Amino acid sequence: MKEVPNKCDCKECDVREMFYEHVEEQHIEFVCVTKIEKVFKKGDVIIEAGKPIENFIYLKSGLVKLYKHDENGKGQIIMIAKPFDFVNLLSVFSDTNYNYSVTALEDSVTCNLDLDHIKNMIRTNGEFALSIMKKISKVSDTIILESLTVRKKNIHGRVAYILLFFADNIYEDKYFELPLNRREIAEFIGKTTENVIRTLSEFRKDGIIKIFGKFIEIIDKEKLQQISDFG
Amino acid sequence: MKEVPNKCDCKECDVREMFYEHVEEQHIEFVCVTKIEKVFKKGDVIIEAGKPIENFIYLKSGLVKLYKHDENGKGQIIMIAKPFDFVNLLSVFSDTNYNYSVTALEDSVTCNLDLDHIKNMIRTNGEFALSIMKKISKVSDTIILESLTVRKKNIHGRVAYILLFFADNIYEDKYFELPLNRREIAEFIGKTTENVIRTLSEFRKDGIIKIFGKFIEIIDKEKLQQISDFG
DNA sequence: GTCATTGTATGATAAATATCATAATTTTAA
DNA sequence: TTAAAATTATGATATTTATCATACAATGAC
Repeated sequence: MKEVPNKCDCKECDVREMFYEHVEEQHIEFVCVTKIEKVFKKGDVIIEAGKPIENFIYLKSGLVKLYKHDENGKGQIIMIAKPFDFVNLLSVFSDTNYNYSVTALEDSVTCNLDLDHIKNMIRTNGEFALSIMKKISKVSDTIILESLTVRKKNIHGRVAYILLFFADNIYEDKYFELPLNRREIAEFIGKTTENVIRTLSEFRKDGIIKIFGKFIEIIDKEKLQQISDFG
Repeated sequence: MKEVPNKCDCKECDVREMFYEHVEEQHIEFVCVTKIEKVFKKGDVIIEAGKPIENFIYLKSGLVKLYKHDENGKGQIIMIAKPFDFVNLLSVFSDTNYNYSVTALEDSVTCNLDLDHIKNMIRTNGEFALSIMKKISKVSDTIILESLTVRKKNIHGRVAYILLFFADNIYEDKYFELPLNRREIAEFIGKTTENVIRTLSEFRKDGIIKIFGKFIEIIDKEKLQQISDFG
């Protein structure tokens, strides 16, 4: 990870649209000056569980995973965050230390804002408070409701779901490179690595997808959708 | 359900402590006057999925379940809310309609505040905004992290977990009446009704619990905790 | 009270998934 | 470049869980 010289280009930053609408110029200026951009290589740890929460972090580019490790070292992926998602959504206003970790799945850039300053902005600017609440509420909701959706599915349904998630939500392409290895997919959907691999092989044998190592091409998207919906 | 004459006793209400600390007297007065208390009998529907979100609701007394019904009519319980929990936490600031339902598990009283007014309070009072955010953030966190905890467990672990949840979190007693029937327990932990029943029977045969219909007595709590932790 | 319905209970069996074993392939590190 | 480690892959088997069947108890409607 390395810090990038502050270019103070907040006005062009996409995140601005999301919640800076209601913030006065002088505050944006301050955020702009105090913000820190950090560049991470694929595989770098962005947040380590247990560390104190001191920043408000959003993802400017790249892709990251939020996950927990249990005592036995087995991981569980909570969500995948893409650009302009908040990376430290959970706990940021309700806890002092992280209870999950974040790692870069692709080369990523985060924008780190001082949490105390954000809190002050919330205190002094109600519209800002409301819009940030809306955003946070939305992401938590999504995590909760999608975990219920996935919970109902068998392994075929879950693997199909995850493939469509990457194709539709992340890459918007039928052909993409999986940012997770098979073990991580298993940690995401709550099944074993072997069965994830087996299921992918079956999809391949059935002509639903093509597999080139980490690259996936979805051949029969309709079928995959059916498996996801009814599996 | 019936509405209760407004007694304007907000000053004594426990919820006040939680987040009214920062609200000026005149606002509390207004909330007090405009709030509506509703009384529900066990089994009454408090919130129906699909209906518009118009109130900010918290539970004054009783016990409720938040749940979703899928297309096939199968239910999934998201969480159990106890007094002074927000009942419509999810989505309240990020959506216009409920995407889950709420039903009373015991006779319950809710306090309903006008959502627009709450939003105005957030706009005009930053401290209030921050404390309500903290509360909301906390509950979402808990749901997400506990669902990960449960996901790891086998059926023995999950049933043990749920029994301890009621004993420790809800009733604070080794002897309690289950507020859920066996099917609902299954919907909570994501397993089938038969296997929940079977597991309870096994716990009974092993002398870990006693079962008197809906009443449960935990005999060997240490053992139950072990099963929950390692199962 | 009686009957229908729902809930609890248990067994037998089927299906899904995990575990264990092994090997080929790919990636990483020396 | 080569050896070691990790990842992908597949088969065999064990375990877990779901499904189906049946019975009895409890509850509610009439």
